[in-house]
Amino acid sequence: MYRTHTCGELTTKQVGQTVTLAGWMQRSRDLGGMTFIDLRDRYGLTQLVFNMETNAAICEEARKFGREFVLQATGKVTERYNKNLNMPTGEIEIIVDTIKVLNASVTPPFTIEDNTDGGDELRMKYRYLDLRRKSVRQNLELRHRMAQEVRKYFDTQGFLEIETPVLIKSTPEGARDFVVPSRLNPGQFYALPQSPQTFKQILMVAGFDRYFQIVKCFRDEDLRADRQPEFTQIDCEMAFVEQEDILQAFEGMLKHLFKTVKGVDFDQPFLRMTFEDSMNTYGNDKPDLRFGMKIHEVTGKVKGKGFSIFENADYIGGICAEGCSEYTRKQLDELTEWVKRPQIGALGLIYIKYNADGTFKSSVDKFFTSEEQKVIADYFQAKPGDLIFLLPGKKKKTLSQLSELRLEMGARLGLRDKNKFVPLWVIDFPLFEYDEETNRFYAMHHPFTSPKPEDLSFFETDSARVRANAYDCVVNGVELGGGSIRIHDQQLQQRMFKVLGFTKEQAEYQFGFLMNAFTYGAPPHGGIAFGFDRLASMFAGLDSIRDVIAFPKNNSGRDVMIDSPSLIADEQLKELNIHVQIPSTK
RNA sequence: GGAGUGGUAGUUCAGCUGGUUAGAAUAUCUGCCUGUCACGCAGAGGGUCGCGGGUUCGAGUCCCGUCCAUUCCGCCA
Repeated sequence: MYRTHTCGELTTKQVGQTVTLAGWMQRSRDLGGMTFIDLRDRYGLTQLVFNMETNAAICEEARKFGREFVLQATGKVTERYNKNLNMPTGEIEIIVDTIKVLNASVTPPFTIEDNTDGGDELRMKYRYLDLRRKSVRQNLELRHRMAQEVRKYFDTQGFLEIETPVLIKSTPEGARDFVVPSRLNPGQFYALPQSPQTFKQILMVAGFDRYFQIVKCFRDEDLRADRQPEFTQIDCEMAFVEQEDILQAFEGMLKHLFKTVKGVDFDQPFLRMTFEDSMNTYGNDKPDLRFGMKIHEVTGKVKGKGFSIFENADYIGGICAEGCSEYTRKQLDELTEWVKRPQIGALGLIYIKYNADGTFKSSVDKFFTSEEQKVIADYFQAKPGDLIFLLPGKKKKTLSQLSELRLEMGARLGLRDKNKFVPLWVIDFPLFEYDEETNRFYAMHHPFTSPKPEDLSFFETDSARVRANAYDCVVNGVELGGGSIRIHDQQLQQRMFKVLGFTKEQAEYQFGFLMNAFTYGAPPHGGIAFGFDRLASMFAGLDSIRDVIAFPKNNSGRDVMIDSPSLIADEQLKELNIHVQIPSTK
């Protein structure tokens, strides 16, 4: 037996017992006459003591151990007379009789501490060392807890967890597929699923009216702090339901998670907002509702004063930053530069200061009298002491710029509190999205999303206006999940494919199996999928999903620990009938 | 594909308008130390300043290219 206890469980209750612990040496403190070693395992730290006076041989041995040596120590649990109340086991220590080095370690490239000195790149290369750190370990423990609670909740609600295949079929719409060559079928490829979408719909046809799965999905797109090429979804589908049933079920799931894992209670139902309202008041489809600062359109209210920038703008909108009228010229210049960065792309920033004394000072004083500025300020319900920002331009682009400015001001004013959670359902998404480059409509969600019945009359004639039975779940400005009620009617599905520009043959080739299944009595159904990594990183209070993933990929999609992707042997390529042209740069 | 930021000791960073031998902290090693818990004290070793080119009497510093990392835009049904 390697150990009788873990390094986190001994207290004064076990004083007097002889125990054996095993773990890694966190650090040692050699005081000459005695040596202390902090022994670490997954459960905590326990102090080992060695004394020259009582056992010189073992003390000499102990002072030679290096960091991260794997040790097994046997000794008596003793109450300390210098207690360390900062650590859970700080009231006891082990007076060691025998110690064994189970394995030595070379010096780690960074310190295994809560606040490590290692940078991200190094931590990823030596992820197995990084994972020994308490903060990273706790993230994975949190993730485990969440996964358990998700399963518990769905189980009590009668959902079945059913695994769907990973080697599936490539579809050209949506994200790029990762593909896998088939040795048995030369020249043919599987694709890894971007989501189990078609399979879960087929499960509905098969009668499993409540399905869920915590499942890996794959998308070959560029990475971000919150986007990995392989990621985990909580994927669900239900039959004989309407939108309301699904929103209720998953609101329940989120509430259960928040309560059991975070101790957060939501006594009110989640807020709901249409896509259109969200775009017009927050400039995006995933508003952060932890703070107000709504966008107001003032196009009609500021035109006609001879300010050419306003006169030439399709849209003029703004936000009111409370209590910011004291902003200096320097701060305003800096914000102006901020919105002019290419990522935001504004041409400038117009401000109106509503000074605490009731006077006005703005960058458009030449064109607007104080009275006229007051009218604008009133429209924003601004109070003395507030600062209004205005941006003019094309409507869509300007709203997006205002959205960025709003989030930035919210952050600067400390209004985006990580411990506050404001969930929201965004509903009534458009069914289609028009792409200027390819001159065609794409499904905003996916081609199986059902339209709102009341919009069917202009389905073909004014497709851009058609709304979908689609919904997103947004918490604190992060899109955590989304889904839709699917089309279960074949005629409607054919109309959908037609608007999307699919020929009958293309639809048949790509989705024939699904269409075929639907001819055998598909029940009305719908579903939703949540980004589990994002949910976990939000619960952990992190901005990046990488630290809630045990082995994440870097920005270039590489796993720097195992150094993948990598070249494969010629024999492997030959067997797969693949000819590779290696880029000449390498 | 595009924009920003960064790359200097094992590690995290500093290094000003170009100027003698490139620093700090931490880690590592050696010595001292019997109640430490970020132990302390004294000392030592440790550098292709990412790589290539250019400007200059002189480049860690300026310019061009390139690679890597990271954040964002595009992209992500």
